[in-house]
Amino acid sequence: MKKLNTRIPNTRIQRQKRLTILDAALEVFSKNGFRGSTIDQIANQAGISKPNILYYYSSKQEIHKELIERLMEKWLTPLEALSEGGDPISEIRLYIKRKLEMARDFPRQSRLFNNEILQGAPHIIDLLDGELKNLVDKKAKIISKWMKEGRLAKVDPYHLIFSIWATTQHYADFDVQVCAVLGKEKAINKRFERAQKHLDLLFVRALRVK
Amino acid sequence: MKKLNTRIPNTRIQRQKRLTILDAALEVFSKNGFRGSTIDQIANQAGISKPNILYYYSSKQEIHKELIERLMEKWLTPLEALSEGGDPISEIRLYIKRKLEMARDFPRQSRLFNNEILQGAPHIIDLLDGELKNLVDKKAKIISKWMKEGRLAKVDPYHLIFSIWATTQHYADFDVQVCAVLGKEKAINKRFERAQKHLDLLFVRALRVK
DNA sequence: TTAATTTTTGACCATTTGGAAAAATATTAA
DNA sequence: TTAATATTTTTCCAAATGGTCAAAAATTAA
Repeated sequence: MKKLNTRIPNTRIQRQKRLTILDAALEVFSKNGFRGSTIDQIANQAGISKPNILYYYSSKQEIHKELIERLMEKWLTPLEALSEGGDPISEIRLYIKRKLEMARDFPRQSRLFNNEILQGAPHIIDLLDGELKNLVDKKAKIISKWMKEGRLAKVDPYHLIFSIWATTQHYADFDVQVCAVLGKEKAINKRFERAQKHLDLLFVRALRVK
Repeated sequence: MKKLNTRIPNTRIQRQKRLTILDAALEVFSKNGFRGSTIDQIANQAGISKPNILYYYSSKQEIHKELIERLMEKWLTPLEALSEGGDPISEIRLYIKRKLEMARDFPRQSRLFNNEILQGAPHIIDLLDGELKNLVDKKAKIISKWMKEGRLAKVDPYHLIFSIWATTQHYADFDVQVCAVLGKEKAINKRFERAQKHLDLLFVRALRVK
């Protein structure tokens, strides 16, 4: 009955339990948003009792916080991988591909992020202003350089990145709408395959130097 | 103390009051989502008491429903305007422009819509499967025709539409992130002006026949 | 084995929230 | 004016929800 006060899980069992809770919470939060989710729902989803959840996390907020923190790490990886060394077009294509794969493989995280931004990003505004801005500034500089060297058609590098974010995340966040418009027949793999081809074509056409 | 049961407001006063409530509700819902919003918040925002809200709308649901209904009407207008008669490139450019203007002028509606979709579109799934799909099918056909006639470079028309939706709505829904990345300095008009130029360039490059 | 410790849960509490009832106030019709 | 009607608010309630507590159960240490 003593509360866990360690931040870092000790035993394998504890770590496992926390992961179970986080996964359940991701499921629930991504579907209903923070305020729309209840600890009961999370407990239900995780298959354990509500007080047991509060044994591992001291509040609903804390679960959400850890979820968001883990998310951001994963979220920035693809852009971090964009490197000056490679071929510009290939680098951008790869970035788009990676981003779209994340939308396909981690739609819940994508929606969680979308939700957080919609609410005004209360928990990560510092991260956006700091780490994210820095990263984008750095990569925008690389892209600008490529353009100046004539290896990439000129567009605003910041808005280019926005466009890539928007188009790829759309397939996770607006999945319901995409499915409705395309009709039921399209399987998820087929859908993302087409999206992949489309976005590749779209951006390559816009960025290839003629 | 008798409840209003008419759907259509009668007097000018009533209509005005309902509009006030709807506007307040839009403000609150778009910020916190349906479950995250309380009637009290709406009442506060509208500057009237909670029961007075329930005098004009019988439940929180009903307010939300009317909001969504009004939204959808407005939301489909730009795509409806895309007409076979005009010059393909001009038509697409105009559509993008209109869509972006909506993101600029009606960001709350955009976020409300985003929220609704994120939750799985419980209130408008029928509309998406029906009216929206029909409309998109129709316009996709026009776009396809243009492509076959060689007046537009070939891309998947459905995914093209998705890309336009995604990129334009991004500036409303992810405004916090956009502002963070661009830094505080950019005024809203400047921001949208650049976005406008960028998207115009991006899609024209991708769609113009070489 | 028994004692100590950790984990889990049932019962409970305080607050919030959607909504109802009815009284009070304002407005309109006579 | 007065009576009828429409509007607004004060008061209240029942359900939902975040979180506590102590006891039960399981696990580990001796």
